[in-house]
Amino acid sequence: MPESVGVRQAQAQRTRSGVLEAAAAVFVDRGIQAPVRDIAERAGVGVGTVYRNFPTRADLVTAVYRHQIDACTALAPRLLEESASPFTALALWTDAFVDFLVTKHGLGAALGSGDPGLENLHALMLDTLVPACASLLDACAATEELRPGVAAYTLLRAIGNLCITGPDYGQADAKDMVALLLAGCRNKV
Amino acid sequence: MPESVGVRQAQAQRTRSGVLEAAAAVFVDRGIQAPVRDIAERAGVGVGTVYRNFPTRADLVTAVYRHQIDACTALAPRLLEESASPFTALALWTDAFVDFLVTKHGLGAALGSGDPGLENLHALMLDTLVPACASLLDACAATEELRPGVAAYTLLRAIGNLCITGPDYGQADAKDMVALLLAGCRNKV
Amino acid sequence: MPESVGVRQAQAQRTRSGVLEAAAAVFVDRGIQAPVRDIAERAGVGVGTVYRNFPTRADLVTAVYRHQIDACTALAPRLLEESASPFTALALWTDAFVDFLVTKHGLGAALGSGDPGLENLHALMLDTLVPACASLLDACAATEELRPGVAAYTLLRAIGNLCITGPDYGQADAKDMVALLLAGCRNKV
Amino acid sequence: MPESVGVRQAQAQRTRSGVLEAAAAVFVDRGIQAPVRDIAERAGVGVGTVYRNFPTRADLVTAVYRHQIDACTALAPRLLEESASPFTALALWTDAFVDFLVTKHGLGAALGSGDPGLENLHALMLDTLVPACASLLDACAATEELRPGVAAYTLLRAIGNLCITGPDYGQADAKDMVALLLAGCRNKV
DNA sequence: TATGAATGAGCATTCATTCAT
DNA sequence: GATGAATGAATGCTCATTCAT
Repeated sequence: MPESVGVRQAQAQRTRSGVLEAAAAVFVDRGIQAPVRDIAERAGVGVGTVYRNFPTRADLVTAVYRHQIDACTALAPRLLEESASPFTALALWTDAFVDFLVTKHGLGAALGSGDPGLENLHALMLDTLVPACASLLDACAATEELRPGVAAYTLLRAIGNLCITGPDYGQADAKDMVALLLAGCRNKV
Repeated sequence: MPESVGVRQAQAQRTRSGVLEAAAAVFVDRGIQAPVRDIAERAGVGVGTVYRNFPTRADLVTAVYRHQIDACTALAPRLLEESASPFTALALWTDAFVDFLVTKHGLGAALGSGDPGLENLHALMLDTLVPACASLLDACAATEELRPGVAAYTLLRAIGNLCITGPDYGQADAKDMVALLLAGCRNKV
Repeated sequence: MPESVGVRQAQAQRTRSGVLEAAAAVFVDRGIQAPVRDIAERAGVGVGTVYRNFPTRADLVTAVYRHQIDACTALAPRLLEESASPFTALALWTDAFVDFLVTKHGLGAALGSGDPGLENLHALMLDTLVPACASLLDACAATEELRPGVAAYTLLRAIGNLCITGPDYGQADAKDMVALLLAGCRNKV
Repeated sequence: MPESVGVRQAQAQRTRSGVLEAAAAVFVDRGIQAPVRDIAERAGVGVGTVYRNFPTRADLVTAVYRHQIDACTALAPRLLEESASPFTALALWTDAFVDFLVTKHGLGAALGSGDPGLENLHALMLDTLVPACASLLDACAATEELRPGVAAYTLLRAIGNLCITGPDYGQADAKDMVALLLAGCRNKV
């Protein structure tokens, strides 16, 4: 009976999505270290369900952010193509990245932390975001718009750190600071 | 017996200092979240003694870093006086601040985190570091070396965040990024 | 449609056998306490199927060992008939029993444990193995080869216990010890 | 204040003893795998106290049985001295060992299990009981009372196994079976 | 019948915090 | 003041068991 199986799978998928949403919400509220129980409760499922879908916390964290990370990655080539100059593309891409980071409370910290068990997320960053950023930096370097010696990885980490917000240092501040950092990267013409 | 009272007080003071030193060491090794017991053990005292002297972890954290924060604060006017330009003073002061932050494992994160219970430390920063930094920024503004609109508090937070190091993003990287940020703050002449 | 019913029943029977084989294998590898899920996985079925066929773990354990227990039981009269003396028959039968026990990781312990929920297995032992063993003991008693007062049930339990192997006490040791026990049962002639 | 310290230490010692007694009782009732909480509850202390005194379950198990194991060990030379023959000494010692084992529900199983984490207990057995038993076996061998080839370790494991009692296989049965095993070890004269 | 997703009780373990001495 | 034993809440994680499809 492929139909009932499909129904069940669909239900399972919905459950999984529910957990992801709940996790995202809880991460925003209480950080990435929030108790699994809280996530389960928020999702209206048992803890076992969370563990079934995401055996480790890192799996959960990675899954929560994967979509946005992928979207961010995909944005780079498009911006490069559409923008007047590579540096403009870099700035726009950085804006998008910051938007993403400041929305996801705790991800900046997560990316920055050496927390073992978050290698997944780290790897994801290395595998997708770093190359995306590097392509922009390379393009900038080609037009000599960019001060040499800026590594993609380091820049991403720095931006990630700058996006760790809190009371009195909000999203607007983070954006400003990232903008300053980028300005510092620009070659004086 | 005023004398024995003095002796007792001196002993108590030594105990307190011992705890502070131990806490500083443990914070470096294992971060600000290290178990109180570890600190007590390192200090060679009972946990009760730690709690007596520093009822909350925030008290302990604040006390540990107060000296360095104060030293950093005191540095500002001196640098302003001795340096060729206000911006140079700002750069030197920033260097010192970064040195302080990257040495203290976890303090950057602590400053950046909205962790309630660290308001003490936050207040200390507001009360001493922010004015010190502001005085440098003001001096820079006066000579138009500085892009306007850079708030002392926000800048300090940004620097604090940039100094959250980890594997693959070390102290040298943090210094580089802070330098870029400062460069971005400079007015294009 | 009697035919399709037959087909379905045959399929069900095959499923049941598959679970039994898987359970036997898993019991050997990881002991009688192995997670039900592991057994289901090994059998290539869902956990629900395991539970449908064997509502309790005891049912499963009993079913797994029933064949061998029955075979062991059936061996007794044959050995009695073929052997030179009843004691020889007893020794041979004991050998077979030990072979069975040491091969089945954990069964000795299961037999020996007072684990409620294994009454099934216990009952099976009482109903079949004990009479089989008793027939051999009776025959030995008749020829005065056996020290009187050795109860079949007690002897079986003792042998079962001696067959609880582990590191540094392997199957060979178990066999040796059982042999010594039997020697101790023999009447000094 | 050495006095109040002494008082506190005495209290701590009492607590520790209480935990040991509770653990012994719980082990008898529910086996060595009983939940730590149950032990704590039985002892009237918090779980933390159990963990403070016995960081691992193995520590607890070992401590529970250490006294009796030591007593048993010390008995060997005395019996050897006082008994008419080495074999008599062996028999008496074995009796004492069995008395010990059958009283401590679960220890036999513990000794026999390959449970990692019980290496402590195992080591204790290797270090003290095995030599004690070996001394008796050597003495027996010297008088040719003993069938050669019986290793102390194996014999102890066998006795341990035989002392795994349960419903329908009680302490008396265990003693009988051990006696038979010993009889089987004796040289036919 | 078979499936396997979901549930949640159960257990181990850590650690902040209190308080009698 | 100093001590550190005791407490127990909090949390991670496993796995037996149920039940809708």
